[in-house]
Formats: sequence, C-alpha cells, structure tokens
Amino acid sequence: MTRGKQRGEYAVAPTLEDVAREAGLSSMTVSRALNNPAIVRPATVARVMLAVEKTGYIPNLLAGSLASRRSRLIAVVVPQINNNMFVDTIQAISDTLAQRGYHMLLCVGGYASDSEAALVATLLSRKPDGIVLTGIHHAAALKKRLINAALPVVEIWDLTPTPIDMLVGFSHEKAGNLSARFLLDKGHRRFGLLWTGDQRALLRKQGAIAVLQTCRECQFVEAEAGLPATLRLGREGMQRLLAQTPVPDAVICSSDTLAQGAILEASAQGIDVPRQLAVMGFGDLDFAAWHSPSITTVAIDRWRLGEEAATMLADKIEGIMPTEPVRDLGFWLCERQSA
Amino acid sequence: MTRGKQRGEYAVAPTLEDVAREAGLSSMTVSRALNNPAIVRPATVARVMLAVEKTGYIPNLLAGSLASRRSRLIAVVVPQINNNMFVDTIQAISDTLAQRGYHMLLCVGGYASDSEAALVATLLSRKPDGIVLTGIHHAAALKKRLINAALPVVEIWDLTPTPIDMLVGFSHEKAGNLSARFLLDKGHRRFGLLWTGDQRALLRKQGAIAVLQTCRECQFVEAEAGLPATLRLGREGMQRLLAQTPVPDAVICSSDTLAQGAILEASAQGIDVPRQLAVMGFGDLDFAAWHSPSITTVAIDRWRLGEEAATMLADKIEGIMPTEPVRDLGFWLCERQSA
DNA sequence: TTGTACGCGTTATCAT
DNA sequence: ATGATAACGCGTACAA
Repeated sequence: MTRGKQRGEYAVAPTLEDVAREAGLSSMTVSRALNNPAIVRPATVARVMLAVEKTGYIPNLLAGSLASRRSRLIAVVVPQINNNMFVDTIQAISDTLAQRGYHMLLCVGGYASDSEAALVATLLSRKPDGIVLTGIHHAAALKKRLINAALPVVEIWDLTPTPIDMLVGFSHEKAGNLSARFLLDKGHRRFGLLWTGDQRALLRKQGAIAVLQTCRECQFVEAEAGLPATLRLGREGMQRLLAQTPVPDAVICSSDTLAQGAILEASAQGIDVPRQLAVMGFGDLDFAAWHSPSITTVAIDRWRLGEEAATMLADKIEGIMPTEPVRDLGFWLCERQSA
Repeated sequence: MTRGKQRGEYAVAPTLEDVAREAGLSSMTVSRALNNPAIVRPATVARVMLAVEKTGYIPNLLAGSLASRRSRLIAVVVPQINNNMFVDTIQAISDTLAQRGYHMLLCVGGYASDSEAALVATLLSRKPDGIVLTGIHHAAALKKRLINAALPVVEIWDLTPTPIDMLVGFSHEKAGNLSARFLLDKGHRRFGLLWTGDQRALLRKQGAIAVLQTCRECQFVEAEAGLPATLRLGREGMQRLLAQTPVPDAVICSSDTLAQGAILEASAQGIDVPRQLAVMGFGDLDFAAWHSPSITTVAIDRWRLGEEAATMLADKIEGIMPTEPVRDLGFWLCERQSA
C-alpha cells in the first residue's frame, strides 16, 4: 500500500491521496474539485473542502507542475534593486503576477552579461512558464537556449525591433537626445555629464552627446559615478565636474538621485540652481517633483512597464498572443525648477 | 519505450535519460556525475559533461526537488519594496542565497496580516526549504501551519523572545526611546511626530512617546503619512505639523525619507534646520549622511540583517543549528546636522 | 460526474 | 563505481 496510512499527525504533509481517503473519493476527483470545481458536483466539492480542512492539505506544486508541465512561476532577472530605478517595476510585476496566480522568482544579477547566462540557466531548471530579462544585450548562447526552449520572454527597459520574443521599454538614446536638445534650446553651451557606467545609461549619454555635437560652440566635460547611484556619488561627481574646464553651466545626470546630489553640492558651493547652473536628472523618481528646487527630468512609467511585462507574459502563457510584441512606452520631459 | 527517442531537435527539453543514452551510461550515473562528481570516476564525469554539452541538457529541478524533497528555494515575504527600507535587506538575502545555491521566491504582500496567511499558503505549495517573514505578528493558523511543517523560518525586522523559529532584528520600541531621549537631552520640549501607520513604525512611536511622557513640561503633536513614505508625504506632513499648536521645535519622523521631506518643507517656509527646528529620521538610508543638512537618524544594519537571515536559514537547512536563534542586531544613533 | 492507469524527470535505495 | 527499480505527488487521457 501507499505510505501515508500509518503515520503520526506531524511532519509528513498530507497528499491528495490522504484527502481522497478522508472524503471517500478518488484522488483525481479531489484534484478536479480543487483546480476546476466547475466540473465537479457541488456536493462533492463540499465534501472535498471539508476533507482538505480536516487534513490541513496544501497542494504540492512541484508535483503538480511536473505533471502538468506548467509551473505558474515567472523568473525575473534585474541588475540591481537598491538603486531605486527598478523597484517600482518589480513591485508592479509582482503585484500583477500575483493577481493572475503566478509567483515571482527574483534574481538580482548585476550588470555583467556573461554571468547572466549562467544565472538564467539555473533559473530555467525551475521550469518557469516565462521570464523577464532586463535589457536587450544577452549572450548568444542564452538567446539560443531561450528560443529553443520556446519559453515566453519579455525584455524590459530597452528597445529593439528584434527582441528575443516580446519587449516593453523605451529608447534610451532618444531620451538622451531629448535632454540635450532641451538644454541646448535653453541656450546652454557648456555641459557637464554626470554618469554611471551601466549599459543603458551609456546609451542615454551617447544620445545626449550626439545632439551636443551638432552644435559647433558646445563643449562638455564628464564625470563618472559608480553603481548604485547615490546622493553621495552625485555630490562627489559634481565636485569633479566643477573642478574641470570649462566649468559647466548645465549638468545632465544619468539619474535623479545623482541630480539631487549634484544640486546639493552646487548649493553647498554657493552656486545657485538653476540661475547659475541647470541640472537635469532621469527617471522622475518620487522625490524629483518635491525636491527644492524641483528636479527637471525625463519621466518614464516604471510601474506600467512592469504591469505590461507581466500581463504580456501571462497572456502569452495562457494562449493570448500579444497584438504588438514590441511596446515602446516612450518618455516625456518634466520641466521643473532645476533646469 | 520512453518518449524522447524519435523527436525533433526542438521544444521538448532533453532529459537525464537522453544524456545517459548519448553517453552510454545509466541515467543514475549521469545524475551522480552532475550532483556529486566526487563519487564518480573522473573519466565517466568527463563523458557525461560531453554528453550534457552535446544535448544542451538543463536539469529539471521540479522533478529533482520532488524526488529529493529539497527544493533549494527560499520564500521571502516583505510588505513593500518601493519604500527603500527593505531593498538592501532583500538584495542581501538574494546575494547570500545565490552564493549558497538557493533561489529566492519574493512575495510583496503589503501590510495586512490576514492576507499574509493566504499568501504564505500558496508559497508553501512550492515546497520551499525555508521562509523569511517580515515582522513577528502573524495569524495563529499560519504559525501553526509553519511549525507543523517543521519548516525553517526566520522572522526579520522586529524582536521577540519567542519567534516561530529563528529571528534577526531589533527593538523598534527601544529605537523610539533613543530618538526621544536624544532630543529631550538636547533641551527640546515641543515635539512633532511625523509617522506612517505600519506596525513597526507605530512601535517606534510608542517608544518615543513613552519617553516624552516622563517629562512633565513636554508636549507633542502628531501627523500621519501614508505608505510608502515619500518626500512628498514628508513635506505635506510637515505642513500639517507646523499648522498645529504648539508649533514643535523638534520633529521625529518614522523614516529618513519623511525627514528629508520635513527638512525641505521647513526650509521652504523659512525655518532653519536645526537652529529653529530639529529633525530626526530613522533608518540611515544612503542619502541621510549626504543631505544638507545631513540627517540625524537611528541607523540599523539593513544589509547584515538580510545576510544573517539568509545564512541562518541555509545553515539550518543544511543541518547546522544556530548557536543563538534570536539575533538582536541593535541600532545606533547617528548624530548629524539636522538635530 | 467520477474513476483507473500511467507518465512527468528526477533521486533514494539496494544490488552488483 | 555503476546500474535497476521504485518512489516523489500530481495531472492527462481515457474509460465507465
């Protein structure tokens, strides 16, 4: 006979079989009553529920997933969570997935794309129903493996016409264009670029520089900040920018956090923002609008990004093909006091 | 015969069986070569590795976990991640677990303890090897279920001598005591309390009030902020505090983010911090030391908290009993410019 | 509407 | 050091 007959009340978890015995039904009927009650006689469902209550049964999703080949698990890979840029997106993904009955396997993988491949391989062994990847640059082997596995994939936070599968993001280069164009039109000519070294930030920088280079009399100096971007790194970077020649009259930062630091440092040095120096950020983090001076920045809808990513995945898993596999959420300028 | 013989190169993932056939070995030997190479002849291991490479094999951890009753999965339940307080802890947990070969199932559950029980039940169906719970107040049914399942549990971010299993945190009440005592000793008598409504923040408030009430001539007014705590809510809360009587000469905030907002609002109203008004925060978030004025606050080691939680869990899972199941990480005052 | 037989892909256990 | 066999707990497919 099966185990589970003569054991105590402890430790070993009750199985479907135990519930079935308690209810005087077959385990298959119990399974149906739990997963698809509509096709089971109401009275039977009630009996099952009672037995579940009595036994303290909790389904074993490992077994269920193995049998059904559906894990209701979504793997999410992000480079960092303590830099404020991704947390809203992650929480949106988590919320949306939870509502649709999925769990989130979160992996904080850093910014190195070679380690990403190994990491994703271990995640794939969990047999997730879908995966969210940050960015569009992935090892070729990884891409191949993903395509081969026919696994729904959403790449986020960047833009390409040729995603692995689906994508929701925006163009960092164009966002960079916009920042530079805005300050150029305001009459600024001596620029400072305060930047972190991650791939997508660099794209924005390239975008900004491309615009600046269309202007003959423009000059710019640069300072690099580490990761994660913090107020401190913003202040220190600003110090370095102000020590260079020509002293900038406008500083673009790769994030609002750096911008906030830059503004504080300028004030500490007696430089008025924006009268003597314009400062722009990126991201429209929650403090940007409420800082003094409020921070001019480029906003993106971080929450919606996560929501759409999760929705696209859940839809595709459930057989609903996306009308448009590539979603450009765009961005918009928030003109405020700092520039 | 088993499936997997006559199929194309696509979609269906290769199994241990496929690798075994390729290598001319039994699947059991392949399994051993992969999980415990030490007990397999080196030459055999090499043959296996070659076959793995050739087939593109990725283990199926659902099946493996089911068979071995070990999932190498840790469930983590936190109330929020977009309030900056928990992200370092979560990233520390994720990092530490990854190093030890575990994955993190992250669930953002909000602050309601009744929904927590349901949520944890679904998490338990994944058969995690351990679970991290934020706080110490959980539904009785949940506690019972956890104890019954004999699952290693770490409660974090709070303190009690009687945890479900293990705990790493600190006393919020005493942290509240410390803040109030500090300002009292500085000579302040008219207090403002700017506070969010979550359980642990309220404990800190109680702690602060308990100290204030030891002082006859002390008065205090309160303002409540919503969740998540943001700069905006800090400013708005400060506005309300300043409109009350008596106008406080010292404001304690339930987080550094609120404190930052409070300071900005005070400055905007022409009130000098700290000369006319002292402001204290909590948490020592990364900007606290670098803000102007720098923020006086109570620091806790958020990263270490996550690290220890993950380590205690992994240790216990692997049979290493914790020397001390309850770890009080404490807190310390960071006296800076704002108070 | 309910039940039976079997397979999901792996590891434990025992045998060789 | 390697192999054969039997679980692990559930869902699919079909039968009744």
